[in-house]
Amino acid sequence: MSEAADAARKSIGARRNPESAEAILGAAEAVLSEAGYSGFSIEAVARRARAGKPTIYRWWPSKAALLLDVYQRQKRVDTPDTENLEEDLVGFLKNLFSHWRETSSGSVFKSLIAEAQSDETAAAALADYARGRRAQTGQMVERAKARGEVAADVDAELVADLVASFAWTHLLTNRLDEDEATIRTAVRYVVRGIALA
Amino acid sequence: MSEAADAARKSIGARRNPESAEAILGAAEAVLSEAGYSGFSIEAVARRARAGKPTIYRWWPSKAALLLDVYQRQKRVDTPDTENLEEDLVGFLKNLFSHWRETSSGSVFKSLIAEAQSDETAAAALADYARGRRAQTGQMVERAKARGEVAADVDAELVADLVASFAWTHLLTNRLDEDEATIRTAVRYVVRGIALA
Amino acid sequence: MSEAADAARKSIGARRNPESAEAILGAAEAVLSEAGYSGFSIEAVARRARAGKPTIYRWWPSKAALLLDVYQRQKRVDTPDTENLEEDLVGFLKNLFSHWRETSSGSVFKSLIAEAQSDETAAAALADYARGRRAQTGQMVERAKARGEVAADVDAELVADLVASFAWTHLLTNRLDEDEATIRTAVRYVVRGIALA
Amino acid sequence: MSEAADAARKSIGARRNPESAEAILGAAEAVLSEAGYSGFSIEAVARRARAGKPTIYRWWPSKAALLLDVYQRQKRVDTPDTENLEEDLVGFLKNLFSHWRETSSGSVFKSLIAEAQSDETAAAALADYARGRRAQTGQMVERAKARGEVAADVDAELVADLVASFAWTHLLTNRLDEDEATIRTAVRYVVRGIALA
DNA sequence: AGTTAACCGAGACGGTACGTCAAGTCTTCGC
DNA sequence: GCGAAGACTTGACGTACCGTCTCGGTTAACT
Repeated sequence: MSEAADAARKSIGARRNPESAEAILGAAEAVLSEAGYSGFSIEAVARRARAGKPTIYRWWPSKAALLLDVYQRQKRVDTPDTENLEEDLVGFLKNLFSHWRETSSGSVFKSLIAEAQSDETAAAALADYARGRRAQTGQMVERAKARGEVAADVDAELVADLVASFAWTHLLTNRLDEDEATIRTAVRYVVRGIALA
Repeated sequence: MSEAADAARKSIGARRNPESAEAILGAAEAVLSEAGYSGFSIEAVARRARAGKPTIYRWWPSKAALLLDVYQRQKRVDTPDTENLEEDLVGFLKNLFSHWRETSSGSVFKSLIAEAQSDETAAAALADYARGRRAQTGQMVERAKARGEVAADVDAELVADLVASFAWTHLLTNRLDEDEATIRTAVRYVVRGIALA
Repeated sequence: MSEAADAARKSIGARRNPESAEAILGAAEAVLSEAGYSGFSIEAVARRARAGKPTIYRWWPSKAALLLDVYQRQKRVDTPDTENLEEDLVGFLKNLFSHWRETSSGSVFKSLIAEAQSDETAAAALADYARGRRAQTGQMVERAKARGEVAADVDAELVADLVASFAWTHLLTNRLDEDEATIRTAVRYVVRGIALA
Repeated sequence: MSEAADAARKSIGARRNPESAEAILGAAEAVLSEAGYSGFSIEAVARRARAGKPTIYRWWPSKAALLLDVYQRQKRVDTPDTENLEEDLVGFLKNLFSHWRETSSGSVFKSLIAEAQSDETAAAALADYARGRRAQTGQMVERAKARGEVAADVDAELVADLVASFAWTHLLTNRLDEDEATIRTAVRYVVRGIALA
């Protein structure tokens, strides 16, 4: 897609060159999807983007920061609203799995998790991100509470945590091809467990 | 514990020297728990074990293989049997969390997961291992089925998957200090969801 | 002499650091004269010069290239001009022998010859160098021709070859302590052989 | 030629197994002529000879000793006797050059010289060998003295040194293809220089 | 005749060096 | 005055040999 420009980019004076930033993020994504996490290095990204390493380091202090930006630049999976919690959660997981499978997002996110195991700041950023996602996912449960599908004292974020954990683990162990029936069964176990009366 | 012997180890003939193997695994564990995954290099392990790098590469073709051996050398968490599924699962998770927290196992396993994201063989080994653990954990559910606590058509491994995913994710995001109440609540959501009638 | 600077050298921007080059050549010379050819390794030079191996490899593709540079950095022996061929050649050999004996040049040149036996590029470089030296040495003979000391059809380079061969062989077999009388006798055999009438 | 036997050699009791010695020397020669000095390692020889490394080290304390044995096992170039010094020396050099060119002797001898630059014992052995060869070559000059071709006070070994140096240098700089005319010219310069009256 | 001793192949051992790759820092030059 | 770019030091990578060691087995020579 947004490959490196043919001609060498020059400085545009004393301010950030948005072409460079774009080229770097694009190159990072491309490198990641072509060579995987093991081939993902600042050097490789710089080569691919026809940029100097310091240019990358100036704007992204670590590999983790770059990964995070790449991940966040990609379209988000949104949470469905079908007026039924089971359908919402199954839909969400199906969308998430296929999004991870079919775009480079899966690779990017896996890499981010891996990176977080050796980089403190990546760990913090990932924790923040995950917290936010749990809150967002939890809203599906909150809506179900409001509809009376689910007991009022249910910890929505904890439910979101269960669901997200299931997704993460499948991503990390290359099981994104799980069929819908299995996903639905897993979701149902949880939804029944929190259902009202 | 089993640090490198004071005197230099020599060859014991044309066969593997178990002292060296032991020293290397011990050194790997020590390096990992002291310097973390980011400081874990074959060089560092060799230095620590007073072993030559080729000796390590002879027996462990990759960092992943070494990590796997280190993890498997450590004592396992076993699955309780309290005649009650909720207690079994809560006990299992509590044991697992404290084992991961209090020994170096947590670091080792996190590192293994991270490594699996860049190493194909590590990924396969990890997948195998996880499959085995799901089966083992699933037996708690099977026993509950036999006792009539749980519906007969429940997919025991899927339940184990949910539980293990919860554990993995907490490990990977440094949330092993989750209190018992939260763990119990999460377990209860699932156990209720599969309870008979 | 020009040892590595006390403080660590830093980059001086996107161009070759002459201090590093100097430190590396100096270190190479020092290592060679202290540990000999057998102790001469890129690693040792890098350690001594407080330089990174990649810095050495960036500028000298092989051990041979480094050796050649070290040799050429050293002061040259020049060819005397005494209006008498025998004196010229004896003087040249005496100077050369004492130069090889008293500086590290001898070691360096021996190493270069040794290296050329296992390195193609070193062999080529050495051949080039030797050809150049023969031409230069041959000028002493050409001058003698012009003076009428020597027959006009004498192959000056071949004479230079004989003289240089004598020197090389003495260097390679540690016979640089040959006394002047012997050198003079050897030279005289050749000079008489090409004398006019 | 005498390649390794098909079946594994066994010990023949508490004494040196000549089959092994033969196989090792043969393998050394083969490795040298196929891979050159740079590929010549004790490991490679052991592999090729299907021998254990200690068997080699037991009988040859260094690479140099092995090289020397290999060289001495090969047929020698002998000194012609044509009743004419120029013809003798030209014949000798022609034979030597073609022997070095057409058998592996050239490689072997070059390697030996190279090895002598980093190995003290090889240097000593080579010096001894060279001294012996000078004496032998000098006999051609002695015979010429006896015939009255050459002045009585000529230093025969020094003449031999000049001739041998010429040969060594051509070997070391890959100039063994020198044509006969050039060889003859060089020889003539020296022979004339020592001729009687 | 039984024991001993040295040889044999094999291959693991702790090391050193190889040549390469990437990390993160630094400085100069161009816009 | 900032951005771009490449050189810098550092350190790890995985491999090849080094020379030493111990093994299990074999055979000849010495009790």
